[in-house]
Amino acid sequence: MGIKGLTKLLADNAPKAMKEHKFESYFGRKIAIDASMSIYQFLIVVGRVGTDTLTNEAGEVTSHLQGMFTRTIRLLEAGIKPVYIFDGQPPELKKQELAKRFSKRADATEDLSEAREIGNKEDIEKFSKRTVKVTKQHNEDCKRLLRLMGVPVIEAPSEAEAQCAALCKSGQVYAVASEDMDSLTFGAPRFLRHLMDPSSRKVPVMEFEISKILEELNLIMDQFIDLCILSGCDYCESIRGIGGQTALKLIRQHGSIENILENINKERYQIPENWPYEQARELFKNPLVFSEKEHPEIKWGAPDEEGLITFLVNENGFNIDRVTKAIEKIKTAKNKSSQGRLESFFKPVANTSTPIKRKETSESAKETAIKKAKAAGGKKKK
DNA sequence: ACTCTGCGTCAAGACGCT
DNA sequence: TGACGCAGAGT
DNA sequence: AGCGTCC
Repeated sequence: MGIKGLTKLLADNAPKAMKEHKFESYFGRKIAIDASMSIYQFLIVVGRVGTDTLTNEAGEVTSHLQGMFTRTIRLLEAGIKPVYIFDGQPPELKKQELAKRFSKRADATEDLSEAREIGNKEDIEKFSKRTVKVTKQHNEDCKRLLRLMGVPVIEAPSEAEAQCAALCKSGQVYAVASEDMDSLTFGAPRFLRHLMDPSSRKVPVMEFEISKILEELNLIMDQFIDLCILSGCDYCESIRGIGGQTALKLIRQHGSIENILENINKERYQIPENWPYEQARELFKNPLVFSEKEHPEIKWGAPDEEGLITFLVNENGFNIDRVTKAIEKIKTAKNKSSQGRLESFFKPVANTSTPIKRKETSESAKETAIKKAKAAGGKKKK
């Protein structure tokens, strides 16, 4: 789930910390990606018609392989060096959240069988998407695929997002690409959204720099973490009646959750019983991750052509011509970008970024006008 | 007037042929 | 699941 | 751009 409303909060309060970049500008960059997130999306959408998905002869789902394969090739062709991070054991505090998701899936399963009885095709598709779960097998399949492609894989001890952030902090990757905003809470210095959206064509890549966010919000990292906890995270409840805006105001005013708790009206705001905000804070601040020496070296190698044919064609029913062509693409892409990023080549045009602008389309013109009026109307920042 | 909440809704990949 | 729009209620 | 296909 990430952090509730953080995108909007940052768009409203730290717009300069977000920059639009071209997909192409990441040529030669090493990028960490949370694998489970991607797999989940693939399972939901790739080749799905009703409850049907892509499958091999044994009837096992192959949508995640198709999705992972083509997406990774797309990244490689763009000169991007992806490293995929897989989830380990979730922290204790997340169990509640996971239980919630589990029960939602159970509800969806009931809705699905009901829809099946009635025979409503749209409902069947809708509910079947909600029952999707990434299994151990899906993860293992994708690890095997990526290794065969010569793409590095890291198995995180706990949260993948936390490991991604750690790789970025230590300079092993340039940025973390995810749709999950808690990468920022984990302190990823540079964070990309929409890197793999139906592409650079529709939505530009949005790049966040944590240092700029802190600067613009006028907070230190510890305070930003507290802000995220108050806004609503996966690890604990938040305080009913306090959303992003109020949380930001309170943090600016009091500096920490402790001080806020001492100063707010507890009649008005019900503080959850035994609220484990300190543990949540610790999970963001010092998450369980592998250091550079504890995980395998991050290396991009040549694809194992035979292995790919065996796995994809023989075991999973992929079309051999497509796979062969795809392997050629991988080889070409790797040769092209094997020298790495030529800084001299890119420097003059490195900043293709432009500060984000508020949309001025006809639909949103009204909203923008209101916002401008608001800003002009005496909302002063210190 | 502003904010939070809760409701529904929608869509969520990538490719190539036409 | 999240993002967005809209209704409603609380401050 | 729209639409069917990938397995």
